[in-house]
Amino acid sequence: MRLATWNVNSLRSRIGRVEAFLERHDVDVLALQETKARDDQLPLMGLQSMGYEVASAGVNQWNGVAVISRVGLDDVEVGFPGMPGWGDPVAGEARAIGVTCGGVRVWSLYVPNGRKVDDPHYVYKLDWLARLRAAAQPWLDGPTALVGDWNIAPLDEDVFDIAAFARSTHVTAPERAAFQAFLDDGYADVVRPHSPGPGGYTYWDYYRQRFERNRGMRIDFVLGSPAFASAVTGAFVDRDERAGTGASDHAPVVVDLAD
DNA sequence: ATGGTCGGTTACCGA
Repeated sequence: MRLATWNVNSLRSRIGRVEAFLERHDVDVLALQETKARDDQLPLMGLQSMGYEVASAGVNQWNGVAVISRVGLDDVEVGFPGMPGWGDPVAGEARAIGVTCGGVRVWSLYVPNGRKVDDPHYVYKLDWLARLRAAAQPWLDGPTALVGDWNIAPLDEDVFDIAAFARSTHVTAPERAAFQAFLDDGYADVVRPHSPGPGGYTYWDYYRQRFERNRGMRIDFVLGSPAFASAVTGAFVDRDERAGTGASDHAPVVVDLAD
């Protein structure tokens, strides 16, 4: 099974690229973040004609998530227990959706950005991660993948210029500790070993030709439970998808699993 | 410290 995750930065504006990506890489399951579409705005026709089912959680123009699958799409759950606003999606948050595809529990996650370290959104981000960690501990027993845009660069080498991020979110000690906690619990970053260093960047800002100069960041991750991680046979970042006009500012991350 | 470029409930905000 081939699983991918991608912060698509608007599904409607990039549906052609999504369909081409699925076909180009023969992807079975694709988790999306920043769909920027409500559930009733999804461009489904082409995906369905390609044999995919879609589950989405989108209540506003910002933080929608979705999963596209052609190997089954069951047990759809919007948000995780304890998530801020859980059970009240109209409150404006739709950052997590869990589905079961091909025997794997996949969570598409869009971790809050945090904005600035002195912004209430930064506290909210840390709280959100703590609540996700608590919810995710029982999931370690099965084949589980926590995938998406974590908005954290865990290592200095995950940022093109760590000095430029001295007072920025994404690299602070509390954020990195929150990410590390998932690893300590038993989740594994299944992509880094296959694409180390700057070759594993997943995000490049739109301005200043950051992509052309590979001034990017590694902030999109696939964290696997032991059962998931042991089945991984390979992984890569589809950098080509970030090139050219009309690209998302994030590249897709692809993981292959043994049957 | 600022600005640059995107997308969308667009003449601003969030990323």
